[in-house]
Amino acid sequence: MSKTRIETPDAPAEVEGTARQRADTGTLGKAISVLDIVASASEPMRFTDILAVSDQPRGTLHRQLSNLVEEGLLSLGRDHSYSVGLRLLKFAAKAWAGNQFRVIAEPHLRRLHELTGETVHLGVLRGSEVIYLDKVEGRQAVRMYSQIGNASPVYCTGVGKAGLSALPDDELKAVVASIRFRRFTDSTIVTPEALLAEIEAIRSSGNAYDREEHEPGIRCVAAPIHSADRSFVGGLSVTGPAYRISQELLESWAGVVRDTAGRIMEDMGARLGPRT
Amino acid sequence: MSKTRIETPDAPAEVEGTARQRADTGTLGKAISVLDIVASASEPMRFTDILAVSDQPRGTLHRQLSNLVEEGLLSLGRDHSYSVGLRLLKFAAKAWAGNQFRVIAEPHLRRLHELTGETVHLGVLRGSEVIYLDKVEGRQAVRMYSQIGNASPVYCTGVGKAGLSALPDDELKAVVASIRFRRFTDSTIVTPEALLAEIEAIRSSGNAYDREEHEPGIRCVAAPIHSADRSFVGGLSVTGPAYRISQELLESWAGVVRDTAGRIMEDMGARLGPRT
DNA sequence: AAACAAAATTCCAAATAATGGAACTTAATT
DNA sequence: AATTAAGTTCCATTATTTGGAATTTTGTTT
Repeated sequence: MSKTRIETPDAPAEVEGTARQRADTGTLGKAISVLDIVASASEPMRFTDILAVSDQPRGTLHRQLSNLVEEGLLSLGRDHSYSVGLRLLKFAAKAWAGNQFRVIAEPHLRRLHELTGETVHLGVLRGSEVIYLDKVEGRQAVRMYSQIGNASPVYCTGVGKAGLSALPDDELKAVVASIRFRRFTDSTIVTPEALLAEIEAIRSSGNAYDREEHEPGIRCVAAPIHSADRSFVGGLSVTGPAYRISQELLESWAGVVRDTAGRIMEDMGARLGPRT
Repeated sequence: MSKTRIETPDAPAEVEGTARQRADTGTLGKAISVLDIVASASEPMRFTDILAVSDQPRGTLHRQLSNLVEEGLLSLGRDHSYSVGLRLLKFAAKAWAGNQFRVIAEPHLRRLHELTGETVHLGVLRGSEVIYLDKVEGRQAVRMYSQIGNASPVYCTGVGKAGLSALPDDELKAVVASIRFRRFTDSTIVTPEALLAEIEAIRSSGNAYDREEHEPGIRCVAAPIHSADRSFVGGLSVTGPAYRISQELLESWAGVVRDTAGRIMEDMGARLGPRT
């Protein structure tokens, strides 16, 4: 049975704007699902808040939360609000450092940054979200890691749309059907039809654009990346402020972004293909 | 029942040098315990490797691993090796961004960095490990986040020993008893007695030192930090290379490190004490 | 290329842990 | 002080995990 299918398009109220993954298979799945609710919320949730969006009975949910707290995956504040636990930092540090795709892509991201002078992102598709895996930017002492691990909707980011364009049709349709669209700016794509049309355009041109669809004043060009067996599907992008980056300039980078994506895929094939 | 107690000092072979947390309570606990094994390993583990260190029967372990993979907490390479899954990045990004202690401490860390010119760390105790929560360093374009989330042994780091000194005696004894000592350098503390003596010294002076006990050529001064209710116990440190930082220079910073720790604790009391 | 060995995966009756409705306790509000 | 809402505990029922052994797949040797 395919595990990449989606269900219950009539899911209950969402925490944020992002569709929630449904995979309540087994005890672990339910627990992680609860963890995800807390992690997706924009502000701290208390027991009743979680009860409202999770479809679990009181007693059950309470025990699940207690277990998560006991394991350090959640922490319970004195005001009864739950927040994501610090134990996850350790796991994530390992996930990041050990990720082969990131390691392979890194030098290419760096080169692309030198070529364009703008911020370069690497992201991976995860359901209807894109998770940022790496970021290379200028000297700005911005706290870089603040972006890494951030989850954004697929349908309004360059990396997200690029990734979608690399999916086989059935998976694409499944993902698109699971999206709960939310308008972020005037240009945000808010219908499945428009999104599918856009994906078609990306497939023929090889590039995706974010035309201030997620944040006003922010634009990017992106290109899809996927491993041979599609265990990794994502993309990379060059992002910049609209006042500095015209649509023309952005389009002039399209080729080099595609090329970089191509080289990363070559490296993946070379380093991951012949089994280690 | 106290949940901060440790058990089975005669635990089976460890993955690395760090003692493994034991809290196999419930299905979730066992699953996370397996996740922790993979996350603590220095190199990718295959099924049999994990089977050897987990005390689970084949069938059970296999299903647990499958569940973790299904949830995106682990990923299974084509060479049958398990690695930590990218889904954890999203959770960790939230845990980091939303952590109140980190947010409160941040400006203080910055100031301490400006005062000393050396790298400043903030870490939190988690069992017998210290997890780094934040890091402020110079202009070096070092990938900062490579350090954040990293777990190190309590007994050979400044932050770790500082944190230990802030624990009540019973908890301290419990943690120390759970440590599986491993020698990293000539100066590494390798006995419970020596460690307890050192903690006593830290308690009276207010400062902990790492005298090249974890990595040769790396020294630091640290001071303990804890929230009023001890839900947060950790420390902060100023770290530098031995060739540049003499023990005397390090000791000259002891006062300002203590003061910074004190101010952070004041802020915590002010901002977290009166319930939000 | 066939045979062998080792590792990974599947199976299912028995054992165990999760479930969920309702009762209860604690905190917040009038 | 009384009232209401939020959070927590309880326990017989139900569903899930367990784990030993059999099976399949993968990798190595002849």
